[in-house]
Amino acid sequence: MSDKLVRVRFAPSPTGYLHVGGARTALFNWLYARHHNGTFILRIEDTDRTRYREDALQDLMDGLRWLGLEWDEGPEVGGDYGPYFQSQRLALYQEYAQKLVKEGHAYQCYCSPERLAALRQSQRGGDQTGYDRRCRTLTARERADYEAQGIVPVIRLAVPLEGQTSFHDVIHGDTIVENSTLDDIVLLKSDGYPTYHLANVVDDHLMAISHILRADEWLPSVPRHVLLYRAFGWEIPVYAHLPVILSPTGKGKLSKRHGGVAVRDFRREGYLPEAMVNFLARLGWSYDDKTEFFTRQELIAKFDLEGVNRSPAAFSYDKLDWMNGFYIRQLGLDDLAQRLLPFLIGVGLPADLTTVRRIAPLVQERLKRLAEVVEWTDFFFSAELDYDPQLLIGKKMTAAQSLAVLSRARETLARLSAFDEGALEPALRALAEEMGLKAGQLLGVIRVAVTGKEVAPPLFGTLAILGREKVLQRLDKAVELLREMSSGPVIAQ
RNA sequence: GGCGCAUUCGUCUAGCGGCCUAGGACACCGCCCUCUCAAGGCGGAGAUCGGGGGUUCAAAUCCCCCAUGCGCUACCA
Repeated sequence: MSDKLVRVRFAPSPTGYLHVGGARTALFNWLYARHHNGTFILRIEDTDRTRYREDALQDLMDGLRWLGLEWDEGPEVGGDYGPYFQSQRLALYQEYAQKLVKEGHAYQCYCSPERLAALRQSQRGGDQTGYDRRCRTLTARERADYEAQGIVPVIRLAVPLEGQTSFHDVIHGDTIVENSTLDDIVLLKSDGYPTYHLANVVDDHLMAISHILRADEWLPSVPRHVLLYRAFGWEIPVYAHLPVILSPTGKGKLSKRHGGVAVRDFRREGYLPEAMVNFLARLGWSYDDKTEFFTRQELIAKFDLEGVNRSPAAFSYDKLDWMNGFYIRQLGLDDLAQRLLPFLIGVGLPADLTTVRRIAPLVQERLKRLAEVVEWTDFFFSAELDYDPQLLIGKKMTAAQSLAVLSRARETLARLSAFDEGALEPALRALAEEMGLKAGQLLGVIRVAVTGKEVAPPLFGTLAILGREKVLQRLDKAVELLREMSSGPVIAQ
Protein backbone atom coordinates (compact mmCIF):
# COMPACT_ATOMS: atom_id res chain seq x y z
CA MET A 1 0.00 0.00 0.00
CA SER A 2 1.30 3.38 -0.95
CA ASP A 3 -0.48 5.34 1.77
CA LYS A 4 1.45 7.74 3.87
CA LEU A 5 2.56 6.17 7.09
CA VAL A 6 -0.51 5.28 9.12
CA ARG A 7 -0.14 5.60 12.85
CA VAL A 8 -3.29 5.37 14.91
CA ARG A 9 -3.94 5.07 18.60
CA PHE A 10 -6.50 3.91 21.08
CA ALA A 11 -6.25 6.25 24.05
CA PRO A 12 -8.47 5.17 26.91
CA SER A 13 -8.62 6.52 30.43
CA PRO A 14 -8.12 3.89 33.09
CA THR A 15 -11.26 4.79 34.98
CA GLY A 16 -13.23 1.57 34.70
CA TYR A 17 -13.63 -1.69 32.86
CA LEU A 18 -13.18 -1.83 29.12
CA HIS A 19 -16.58 -1.01 27.66
CA VAL A 20 -17.81 -2.44 24.35
CA GLY A 21 -17.94 1.09 23.00
CA GLY A 22 -14.26 1.49 23.77
CA ALA A 23 -13.56 -1.93 22.34
CA ARG A 24 -15.27 -0.94 19.11
CA THR A 25 -13.18 2.22 18.89
CA ALA A 26 -10.06 0.17 19.53
CA LEU A 27 -11.13 -2.36 16.91
CA PHE A 28 -11.65 0.26 14.21
CA ASN A 29 -8.26 1.76 14.96
CA TRP A 30 -6.65 -1.64 14.92
CA LEU A 31 -8.34 -2.60 11.66
CA TYR A 32 -7.37 0.65 10.05
CA ALA A 33 -3.76 0.17 11.07
CA ARG A 34 -3.64 -3.43 9.89
CA HIS A 35 -5.39 -2.60 6.63
CA HIS A 36 -2.86 0.10 5.83
CA ASN A 37 0.16 -1.69 7.19
CA GLY A 38 0.34 0.95 9.84
CA THR A 39 1.04 1.07 13.53
CA PHE A 40 -1.52 0.63 16.29
CA ILE A 41 -0.62 2.39 19.49
CA LEU A 42 -2.09 2.04 22.96
CA ARG A 43 -1.74 5.18 25.02
CA ILE A 44 -3.04 5.49 28.55
CA GLU A 45 -4.62 8.83 29.32
CA ASP A 46 -4.34 8.77 33.08
CA THR A 47 -4.46 12.47 33.75
CA ASP A 48 -7.49 12.44 35.99
CA ARG A 49 -6.25 11.43 39.39
CA THR A 50 -9.69 11.54 40.92
CA ARG A 51 -11.21 8.93 38.64
CA TYR A 52 -8.17 6.72 38.29
CA ARG A 53 -8.70 3.04 39.10
CA GLU A 54 -5.94 0.68 39.92
CA ASP A 55 -7.36 -2.42 38.20
CA ALA A 56 -8.58 -0.63 35.10
CA LEU A 57 -5.33 -0.88 33.17
CA GLN A 58 -5.09 -4.63 33.55
CA ASP A 59 -8.71 -5.09 32.54
CA LEU A 60 -8.13 -2.89 29.53
CA MET A 61 -5.13 -4.85 28.34
CA ASP A 62 -6.77 -8.19 29.06
CA GLY A 63 -9.81 -7.16 27.08
CA LEU A 64 -7.85 -5.95 24.07
CA ARG A 65 -5.70 -9.04 24.03
CA TRP A 66 -8.68 -11.31 24.39
CA LEU A 67 -10.16 -9.65 21.32
CA GLY A 68 -6.87 -10.10 19.54
CA LEU A 69 -6.19 -6.39 19.24
CA GLU A 70 -2.47 -6.45 19.88
CA TRP A 71 -0.82 -3.05 20.01
CA ASP A 72 2.48 -2.32 18.37
CA GLU A 73 3.50 0.38 20.80
CA GLY A 74 2.37 1.02 24.33
CA PRO A 75 2.32 -0.50 27.80
CA GLU A 76 4.31 -3.72 28.14
CA VAL A 77 5.55 -3.61 24.56
CA GLY A 78 7.36 -0.26 24.52
CA GLY A 79 8.11 1.71 21.39
CA ASP A 80 10.11 4.68 20.18
CA TYR A 81 7.60 7.32 21.20
CA GLY A 82 7.18 6.55 24.90
CA PRO A 83 6.39 6.84 27.62
CA TYR A 84 2.86 5.75 26.76
CA PHE A 85 1.34 6.82 30.05
CA GLN A 86 0.43 10.46 30.16
CA SER A 87 1.12 10.59 33.87
CA GLN A 88 4.76 10.01 32.95
CA ARG A 89 4.83 12.88 30.48
CA LEU A 90 3.87 15.72 32.79
CA ALA A 91 7.00 17.77 32.20
CA LEU A 92 6.29 17.72 28.49
CA TYR A 93 2.82 19.19 28.83
CA GLN A 94 4.06 21.87 31.19
CA GLU A 95 6.78 22.80 28.80
CA TYR A 96 4.39 23.08 25.86
CA ALA A 97 1.83 24.97 27.89
CA GLN A 98 4.50 27.51 28.91
CA LYS A 99 5.51 27.82 25.31
CA LEU A 100 1.98 28.79 24.38
CA VAL A 101 1.83 31.33 27.19
CA LYS A 102 5.10 32.84 26.07
CA GLU A 103 3.85 33.16 22.54
CA GLY A 104 0.56 34.70 23.58
CA HIS A 105 -1.64 31.74 22.66
CA ALA A 106 -2.47 30.93 26.25
CA TYR A 107 -2.61 32.64 29.61
CA GLN A 108 -2.65 32.02 33.33
CA CYS A 109 -6.02 32.09 35.00
CA TYR A 110 -6.32 32.60 38.72
CA CYS A 111 -10.06 32.34 39.03
CA SER A 112 -11.20 30.13 41.88
CA PRO A 113 -13.44 27.13 41.37
CA GLU A 114 -16.01 29.00 43.44
CA ARG A 115 -16.00 31.97 41.12
CA LEU A 116 -16.32 29.70 38.10
CA ALA A 117 -19.22 27.86 39.66
CA ALA A 118 -20.95 31.14 40.44
CA LEU A 119 -20.31 32.26 36.91
CA ARG A 120 -21.94 29.17 35.48
CA GLN A 121 -24.85 29.67 37.83
CA SER A 122 -25.42 33.21 36.66
CA GLN A 123 -25.20 32.21 33.02
CA ARG A 124 -27.94 29.64 33.32
CA GLY A 125 -30.51 30.19 30.64
CA GLY A 126 -28.60 32.94 28.96
CA ASP A 127 -26.84 32.96 25.63
CA GLN A 128 -23.47 33.56 27.12
CA THR A 129 -21.70 30.46 28.33
CA GLY A 130 -18.21 29.44 29.23
CA TYR A 131 -15.45 31.24 30.99
CA ASP A 132 -15.74 35.02 30.85
CA ARG A 133 -12.03 35.52 30.13
CA ARG A 134 -11.48 37.72 33.11
CA CYS A 135 -7.84 36.68 33.50
CA ARG A 136 -7.06 36.99 29.82
CA THR A 137 -6.33 40.70 30.17
CA LEU A 138 -4.54 40.67 33.50
CA THR A 139 -1.61 43.03 33.81
CA ALA A 140 1.78 41.78 34.92
CA ARG A 141 1.23 43.49 38.23
CA GLU A 142 -2.14 41.82 38.84
CA ARG A 143 -0.60 38.47 38.03
CA ALA A 144 2.21 39.12 40.45
CA ASP A 145 -0.35 39.92 43.13
CA TYR A 146 -2.13 36.63 42.67
CA GLU A 147 1.15 34.78 42.67
CA ALA A 148 2.11 36.54 45.88
CA GLN A 149 -1.10 35.27 47.42
CA GLY A 150 0.04 31.78 46.58
CA ILE A 151 -2.67 31.09 44.04
CA VAL A 152 -1.62 28.46 41.57
CA PRO A 153 -3.08 29.31 38.17
CA VAL A 154 -4.42 27.08 35.44
CA ILE A 155 -3.40 27.77 31.89
CA ARG A 156 -6.12 28.53 29.40
CA LEU A 157 -6.08 28.65 25.63
CA ALA A 158 -6.60 32.15 24.25
CA VAL A 159 -9.19 31.41 21.59
CA PRO A 160 -9.42 34.03 18.82
CA LEU A 161 -12.35 36.30 19.58
CA GLU A 162 -13.45 36.55 15.97
CA GLY A 163 -13.42 34.55 12.79
CA GLN A 164 -14.19 30.91 12.18
CA THR A 165 -12.46 27.61 12.55
CA SER A 166 -13.19 24.84 10.12
CA PHE A 167 -12.05 21.29 9.89
CA HIS A 168 -12.61 18.22 7.83
CA ASP A 169 -13.69 14.83 9.10
CA VAL A 170 -13.46 11.79 6.83
CA ILE A 171 -16.79 10.50 8.03
CA HIS A 172 -18.70 13.70 8.68
CA GLY A 173 -17.32 16.03 6.07
CA ASP A 174 -16.65 19.70 6.73
CA THR A 175 -17.72 21.64 9.76
CA ILE A 176 -17.33 25.34 10.40
CA VAL A 177 -17.80 26.99 13.78
CA GLU A 178 -17.70 30.58 14.90
CA ASN A 179 -14.77 31.21 17.20
CA SER A 180 -17.08 33.35 19.30
CA THR A 181 -18.89 30.18 20.40
CA LEU A 182 -15.68 28.63 21.68
CA ASP A 183 -14.48 29.37 25.18
CA ASP A 184 -11.00 29.50 26.62
CA ILE A 185 -10.56 25.91 27.69
CA VAL A 186 -8.21 24.90 30.45
CA LEU A 187 -5.04 23.33 29.14
CA LEU A 188 -3.11 22.75 32.30
CA LYS A 189 -4.79 22.20 35.65
CA SER A 190 -3.53 23.74 38.86
CA ASP A 191 -2.28 20.35 40.01
CA GLY A 192 0.17 20.38 37.14
CA TYR A 193 -1.71 17.76 35.14
CA PRO A 194 -2.85 18.55 31.62
CA THR A 195 -6.47 18.33 30.53
CA TYR A 196 -7.47 15.91 27.81
CA HIS A 197 -7.23 18.64 25.22
CA LEU A 198 -3.62 19.56 25.79
CA ALA A 199 -2.31 16.08 26.48
CA ASN A 200 -4.13 14.63 23.54
CA VAL A 201 -2.87 17.16 21.04
CA VAL A 202 0.68 17.18 22.33
CA ASP A 203 0.89 13.41 22.39
CA ASP A 204 -0.77 12.87 19.05
CA HIS A 205 1.77 15.19 17.53
CA LEU A 206 4.77 13.85 19.40
CA MET A 207 3.75 10.29 18.66
CA ALA A 208 3.29 11.14 14.99
CA ILE A 209 -0.34 10.04 14.95
CA SER A 210 -1.62 10.32 11.39
CA HIS A 211 -5.30 9.52 11.86
CA ILE A 212 -7.53 10.12 14.83
CA LEU A 213 -10.39 7.63 14.96
CA ARG A 214 -12.41 8.17 18.09
CA ALA A 215 -15.99 8.41 19.32
CA ASP A 216 -18.39 11.03 18.05
CA GLU A 217 -18.65 12.72 21.42
CA TRP A 218 -15.32 14.38 20.68
CA LEU A 219 -16.50 16.11 17.56
CA PRO A 220 -17.37 19.37 19.34
CA SER A 221 -13.87 19.70 20.73
CA VAL A 222 -12.14 19.44 17.38
CA PRO A 223 -12.17 23.21 16.66
CA ARG A 224 -10.31 23.82 19.91
CA HIS A 225 -7.83 21.13 19.04
CA VAL A 226 -7.36 22.62 15.61
CA LEU A 227 -6.66 25.97 17.23
CA LEU A 228 -4.09 24.27 19.43
CA TYR A 229 -2.36 22.61 16.49
CA ARG A 230 -2.21 25.98 14.76
CA ALA A 231 -0.84 27.71 17.84
CA PHE A 232 1.91 25.14 17.96
CA GLY A 233 2.40 25.29 14.23
CA TRP A 234 1.82 21.57 13.87
CA GLU A 235 0.23 19.57 11.11
CA ILE A 236 -3.37 18.57 11.82
CA PRO A 237 -4.02 14.84 11.65
CA VAL A 238 -6.86 13.26 9.70
CA TYR A 239 -10.04 13.09 11.76
CA ALA A 240 -12.63 10.34 11.67
CA HIS A 241 -15.32 10.43 14.33
CA LEU A 242 -17.09 7.16 14.90
CA PRO A 243 -20.82 6.93 15.67
CA VAL A 244 -21.69 6.10 19.26
CA ILE A 245 -23.24 2.84 20.33
CA LEU A 246 -26.74 3.11 21.74
CA SER A 247 -28.76 0.86 24.00
CA PRO A 248 -30.85 -1.89 22.32
CA THR A 249 -33.86 0.41 22.41
CA GLY A 250 -31.96 2.97 20.40
CA LYS A 251 -32.53 5.57 23.08
CA GLY A 252 -29.56 6.73 25.07
CA LYS A 253 -26.19 5.23 25.63
CA LEU A 254 -25.61 1.57 26.21
CA SER A 255 -25.67 0.99 29.94
CA LYS A 256 -25.50 -1.86 32.41
CA ARG A 257 -29.25 -1.81 32.70
CA HIS A 258 -29.55 -3.59 29.37
CA GLY A 259 -27.10 -6.39 30.06
CA GLY A 260 -23.36 -6.64 30.04
CA VAL A 261 -21.43 -3.70 28.73
CA ALA A 262 -17.91 -4.51 29.87
CA VAL A 263 -15.89 -6.74 27.58
CA ARG A 264 -15.16 -8.96 30.56
CA ASP A 265 -18.93 -9.56 30.99
CA PHE A 266 -19.19 -10.85 27.46
CA ARG A 267 -16.19 -13.02 27.98
CA ARG A 268 -17.66 -14.48 31.14
CA GLU A 269 -20.93 -15.22 29.37
CA GLY A 270 -19.11 -17.23 26.77
CA TYR A 271 -19.06 -15.02 23.75
CA LEU A 272 -16.21 -15.93 21.43
CA PRO A 273 -13.72 -13.17 20.75
CA GLU A 274 -14.01 -13.81 17.02
CA ALA A 275 -17.79 -13.33 17.23
CA MET A 276 -17.38 -10.16 19.28
CA VAL A 277 -14.95 -8.76 16.75
CA ASN A 278 -17.23 -9.58 13.84
CA PHE A 279 -20.26 -8.15 15.59
CA LEU A 280 -18.53 -5.01 16.77
CA ALA A 281 -17.11 -4.43 13.32
CA ARG A 282 -20.60 -4.45 11.87
CA LEU A 283 -21.82 -1.92 14.39
CA GLY A 284 -21.39 1.28 12.48
CA TRP A 285 -19.63 -0.24 9.54
CA SER A 286 -20.80 -2.29 6.60
CA TYR A 287 -19.15 -3.71 3.55
CA ASP A 288 -21.99 -4.39 1.14
CA ASP A 289 -25.67 -5.26 1.09
CA LYS A 290 -25.35 -8.88 2.11
CA THR A 291 -22.19 -9.92 3.94
CA GLU A 292 -22.57 -10.47 7.67
CA PHE A 293 -19.66 -12.74 8.44
CA PHE A 294 -16.06 -11.70 8.19
CA THR A 295 -12.99 -13.51 9.35
CA ARG A 296 -10.35 -11.38 10.96
CA GLN A 297 -8.35 -11.45 7.75
CA GLU A 298 -11.35 -10.42 5.68
CA LEU A 299 -12.04 -7.61 8.08
CA ILE A 300 -8.50 -6.35 7.71
CA ALA A 301 -8.70 -6.59 3.94
CA LYS A 302 -12.10 -4.94 3.64
CA PHE A 303 -12.29 -2.46 6.48
CA ASP A 304 -12.27 1.09 5.32
CA LEU A 305 -13.41 4.45 6.62
CA GLU A 306 -15.73 4.82 3.66
CA GLY A 307 -17.94 2.07 4.99
CA VAL A 308 -18.31 3.70 8.38
CA ASN A 309 -21.75 5.06 9.13
CA ARG A 310 -22.57 8.52 10.34
CA SER A 311 -25.53 7.67 12.53
CA PRO A 312 -25.47 6.02 15.95
CA ALA A 313 -26.08 2.28 16.12
CA ALA A 314 -28.15 0.42 18.70
CA PHE A 315 -26.51 -2.58 20.26
CA SER A 316 -28.44 -5.82 19.70
CA TYR A 317 -27.93 -8.70 22.10
CA ASP A 318 -30.17 -10.81 19.87
CA LYS A 319 -27.97 -10.40 16.87
CA LEU A 320 -24.83 -10.91 18.91
CA ASP A 321 -26.27 -14.18 20.25
CA TRP A 322 -27.13 -15.34 16.78
CA MET A 323 -23.67 -14.50 15.52
CA ASN A 324 -22.00 -16.11 18.49
CA GLY A 325 -24.02 -19.27 17.94
CA PHE A 326 -22.85 -19.33 14.37
CA TYR A 327 -19.22 -19.03 15.42
CA ILE A 328 -19.66 -21.76 18.01
CA ARG A 329 -20.99 -24.04 15.27
CA GLN A 330 -17.93 -23.34 13.16
CA LEU A 331 -15.56 -24.49 15.88
CA GLY A 332 -13.74 -27.80 15.64
CA LEU A 333 -14.92 -30.25 18.31
CA ASP A 334 -11.58 -30.35 20.13
CA ASP A 335 -11.46 -26.59 20.15
CA LEU A 336 -15.03 -26.34 21.37
CA ALA A 337 -14.38 -28.83 24.17
CA GLN A 338 -11.33 -26.87 25.28
CA ARG A 339 -13.34 -23.69 25.45
CA LEU A 340 -16.28 -25.34 27.19
CA LEU A 341 -14.35 -27.03 29.98
CA PRO A 342 -13.57 -23.89 32.03
CA PHE A 343 -17.23 -22.95 32.15
CA LEU A 344 -18.17 -26.33 33.63
CA ILE A 345 -15.32 -26.36 36.09
CA GLY A 346 -16.09 -22.77 36.93
CA VAL A 347 -19.38 -23.74 38.51
CA GLY A 348 -17.84 -26.62 40.39
CA LEU A 349 -18.82 -29.54 38.18
CA PRO A 350 -16.28 -32.40 38.04
CA ALA A 351 -15.92 -32.14 34.28
CA ASP A 352 -12.97 -33.56 32.35
CA LEU A 353 -11.81 -32.83 28.84
CA THR A 354 -12.40 -36.36 27.54
CA THR A 355 -16.05 -36.36 28.53
CA VAL A 356 -16.61 -32.79 27.41
CA ARG A 357 -15.12 -33.69 24.06
CA ARG A 358 -17.69 -36.49 23.70
CA ILE A 359 -20.51 -34.18 24.74
CA ALA A 360 -19.43 -31.33 22.47
CA PRO A 361 -21.16 -32.55 19.28
CA LEU A 362 -24.39 -32.96 21.22
CA VAL A 363 -24.56 -29.34 22.29
CA GLN A 364 -22.65 -27.51 19.61
CA GLU A 365 -25.62 -26.42 17.55
CA ARG A 366 -27.66 -25.60 20.64
CA LEU A 367 -25.36 -23.10 22.29
CA LYS A 368 -25.57 -19.38 21.80
CA ARG A 369 -23.11 -18.72 24.57
CA LEU A 370 -20.51 -21.06 26.01
CA ALA A 371 -21.79 -20.52 29.54
CA GLU A 372 -25.04 -22.18 28.54
CA VAL A 373 -23.20 -25.49 28.46
CA VAL A 374 -23.79 -25.74 32.18
CA GLU A 375 -27.56 -25.93 32.00
CA TRP A 376 -27.38 -28.21 29.00
CA THR A 377 -24.96 -30.75 30.42
CA ASP A 378 -24.72 -30.51 34.18
CA PHE A 379 -26.55 -33.84 34.57
CA PHE A 380 -23.60 -35.63 32.99
CA PHE A 381 -21.50 -34.64 35.98
CA SER A 382 -23.88 -34.41 38.89
CA ALA A 383 -24.12 -37.38 41.24
CA GLU A 384 -27.76 -36.81 42.08
CA LEU A 385 -30.52 -35.47 39.90
CA ASP A 386 -33.02 -33.10 41.37
CA TYR A 387 -36.27 -32.79 39.45
CA ASP A 388 -40.02 -32.74 39.83
CA PRO A 389 -41.24 -36.38 39.62
CA GLN A 390 -44.36 -35.08 37.93
CA LEU A 391 -42.22 -34.55 34.83
CA LEU A 392 -41.83 -38.32 34.55
CA ILE A 393 -45.40 -38.63 33.42
CA GLY A 394 -45.19 -38.16 29.71
CA LYS A 395 -47.48 -36.22 27.45
CA LYS A 396 -50.78 -38.03 26.89
CA MET A 397 -49.68 -40.73 29.29
CA THR A 398 -50.70 -41.92 32.71
CA ALA A 399 -48.43 -42.50 35.69
CA ALA A 400 -48.95 -46.21 35.23
CA GLN A 401 -47.83 -46.02 31.60
CA SER A 402 -44.72 -44.09 32.51
CA LEU A 403 -43.91 -46.63 35.14
CA ALA A 404 -44.30 -49.41 32.64
CA VAL A 405 -42.17 -47.58 30.14
CA LEU A 406 -39.36 -47.08 32.59
CA SER A 407 -39.39 -50.67 33.75
CA ARG A 408 -39.39 -52.05 30.25
CA ALA A 409 -36.73 -49.62 29.14
CA ARG A 410 -34.60 -50.65 32.07
CA GLU A 411 -34.89 -54.31 31.08
CA THR A 412 -34.10 -53.58 27.47
CA LEU A 413 -31.09 -51.44 28.26
CA ALA A 414 -29.77 -53.89 30.80
CA ARG A 415 -29.82 -56.64 28.19
CA LEU A 416 -28.24 -54.63 25.41
CA SER A 417 -24.95 -56.13 24.27
CA ALA A 418 -23.33 -52.88 23.28
CA PHE A 419 -24.22 -49.59 24.94
CA ASP A 420 -23.62 -47.25 22.05
CA GLU A 421 -25.82 -45.17 19.78
CA GLY A 422 -25.89 -47.83 17.09
CA ALA A 423 -27.39 -50.35 19.50
CA LEU A 424 -29.48 -48.00 21.61
CA GLU A 425 -31.54 -46.42 18.89
CA PRO A 426 -33.01 -49.54 17.25
CA ALA A 427 -33.59 -51.19 20.59
CA LEU A 428 -35.55 -48.29 22.04
CA ARG A 429 -37.50 -47.65 18.86
CA ALA A 430 -38.50 -51.26 18.74
CA LEU A 431 -39.60 -51.07 22.34
CA ALA A 432 -41.78 -48.06 21.64
CA GLU A 433 -43.46 -49.84 18.81
CA GLU A 434 -43.95 -52.93 20.88
CA MET A 435 -45.64 -50.88 23.59
CA GLY A 436 -47.79 -49.04 21.12
CA LEU A 437 -46.18 -45.70 21.88
CA LYS A 438 -44.70 -43.04 19.71
CA ALA A 439 -40.95 -42.88 19.93
CA GLY A 440 -41.23 -39.40 21.34
CA GLN A 441 -43.35 -40.57 24.24
CA LEU A 442 -40.94 -43.28 25.25
CA LEU A 443 -37.86 -41.18 24.79
CA GLY A 444 -39.40 -38.26 26.62
CA VAL A 445 -39.92 -40.27 29.76
CA ILE A 446 -36.43 -41.72 29.63
CA ARG A 447 -35.04 -38.26 28.99
CA VAL A 448 -36.50 -36.90 32.19
CA ALA A 449 -35.41 -39.92 34.19
CA VAL A 450 -31.87 -39.71 32.94
CA THR A 451 -31.30 -35.95 32.65
CA GLY A 452 -33.89 -34.48 35.00
CA LYS A 453 -34.96 -32.16 32.22
CA GLU A 454 -37.66 -32.03 29.59
CA VAL A 455 -35.29 -30.33 27.21
CA ALA A 456 -31.89 -31.91 26.80
CA PRO A 457 -29.37 -32.97 24.16
CA PRO A 458 -30.28 -35.85 21.79
CA LEU A 459 -31.06 -38.90 23.89
CA PHE A 460 -29.19 -41.76 22.24
CA GLY A 461 -25.90 -39.94 22.34
CA THR A 462 -26.61 -38.83 25.88
CA LEU A 463 -27.27 -42.38 27.07
CA ALA A 464 -24.13 -43.66 25.42
CA ILE A 465 -21.97 -41.07 27.11
CA LEU A 466 -23.64 -41.50 30.47
CA GLY A 467 -22.92 -45.22 30.31
CA ARG A 468 -25.03 -48.20 31.24
CA GLU A 469 -24.38 -48.10 34.95
CA LYS A 470 -25.48 -44.53 35.49
CA VAL A 471 -28.42 -44.86 33.16
CA LEU A 472 -29.81 -47.94 34.91
CA GLN A 473 -29.27 -46.34 38.26
CA ARG A 474 -31.21 -43.23 37.25
CA LEU A 475 -33.96 -45.34 35.72
CA ASP A 476 -34.28 -47.20 39.00
CA LYS A 477 -34.48 -43.95 40.86
CA ALA A 478 -37.21 -42.72 38.56
CA VAL A 479 -39.24 -45.90 39.03
CA GLU A 480 -38.95 -45.41 42.73
CA LEU A 481 -40.12 -41.81 42.51
CA LEU A 482 -43.08 -42.80 40.40
CA ARG A 483 -44.08 -45.54 42.86
CA GLU A 484 -43.88 -43.13 45.78
CA MET A 485 -46.05 -40.74 43.89
CA SER A 486 -48.82 -43.19 43.08
CA SER A 487 -48.85 -44.62 46.60
CA GLY A 488 -49.10 -41.18 48.12
CA PRO A 489 -52.16 -38.97 48.21
CA VAL A 490 -53.94 -38.71 44.92
CA ILE A 491 -53.10 -35.56 43.12
CA ALA A 492 -55.87 -33.99 41.17
CA GLN A 493 -55.05 -33.53 37.51
C1' G B 1 -30.38 28.35 26.54
C1' G B 2 -25.91 28.14 23.02
C1' C B 3 -23.01 25.17 19.64
C1' G B 4 -22.55 20.66 17.02
C1' C B 5 -24.04 15.86 15.09
C1' A B 6 -27.70 12.52 13.42
C1' U B 7 -32.63 10.89 11.03
C1' U B 8 -34.16 4.16 5.32
C1' C B 9 -38.46 -2.07 8.18
C1' G B 10 -38.59 -2.90 15.94
C1' U B 11 -32.85 -3.39 15.35
C1' C B 12 -27.99 -3.60 12.20
C1' U B 13 -27.81 -1.94 7.36
C1' A B 14 -27.71 -1.62 1.28
C1' G B 15 -28.72 2.68 -1.45
C1' C B 16 -24.33 7.91 -3.27
C1' G B 17 -30.54 11.09 -9.61
C1' G B 18 -33.46 6.65 -13.34
C1' C B 19 -31.49 -0.73 -12.04
C1' C B 20 -36.20 0.94 -5.79
C1' U B 21 -43.48 -1.34 -6.98
C1' A B 22 -36.49 0.22 -1.46
C1' G B 23 -32.35 -5.22 -1.21
C1' G B 24 -29.91 -8.28 2.85
C1' A B 25 -29.38 -9.73 8.14
C1' C B 26 -31.26 -10.22 13.46
C1' A B 27 -35.79 -10.64 15.96
C1' C B 28 -41.03 -12.18 14.86
C1' C B 29 -44.87 -15.58 12.38
C1' G B 30 -46.00 -20.12 9.40
C1' C B 31 -44.55 -24.72 7.01
C1' C B 32 -40.87 -28.72 6.34
C1' C B 33 -37.28 -31.80 8.96
C1' U B 34 -37.38 -34.03 13.87
C1' C B 35 -36.85 -38.17 20.31
C1' U B 36 -37.29 -32.68 23.39
C1' C B 37 -34.65 -28.22 22.30
C1' A B 38 -31.82 -26.41 18.67
C1' A B 39 -29.56 -26.16 13.89
C1' G B 40 -31.03 -26.25 8.80
C1' G B 41 -34.50 -25.50 4.46
C1' C B 42 -38.71 -22.87 2.45
C1' G B 43 -42.22 -18.95 2.87
C1' G B 44 -44.58 -14.54 5.33
C1' A B 45 -45.32 -10.06 7.64
C1' G B 46 -42.57 -5.61 8.39
C1' A B 47 -39.92 1.19 5.96
C1' U B 48 -45.21 5.76 1.56
C1' C B 49 -37.05 6.34 3.04
C1' G B 50 -38.75 11.96 10.22
C1' G B 51 -42.18 16.25 8.20
C1' G B 52 -42.72 20.33 4.70
C1' G B 53 -41.05 23.05 0.69
C1' G B 54 -38.05 23.40 -3.59
C1' U B 55 -34.35 21.83 -7.98
C1' U B 56 -35.10 18.12 -12.03
C1' C B 57 -38.26 14.87 -17.43
C1' A B 58 -37.05 11.88 -12.91
C1' A B 59 -35.18 12.26 -5.58
C1' A B 60 -34.40 7.77 -0.32
C1' U B 61 -30.47 10.02 -3.16
C1' C B 62 -29.22 17.50 -4.45
C1' C B 63 -30.80 22.44 -1.76
C1' C B 64 -33.70 25.06 2.17
C1' C B 65 -36.85 25.17 6.53
C1' C B 66 -39.02 22.57 10.60
C1' A B 67 -39.43 18.47 14.09
C1' U B 68 -37.28 14.84 16.98
C1' G B 69 -33.13 12.35 19.18
C1' C B 70 -28.17 12.46 20.81
C1' G B 71 -23.55 14.85 22.17
C1' C B 72 -20.69 19.03 24.04
C1' U B 73 -21.25 23.33 26.99
C1' A B 74 -15.92 20.72 34.04
C1' C B 75 -9.17 22.58 36.70
C1' C B 76 -13.69 14.43 33.40
C1' A B 77 -12.16 12.03 29.53
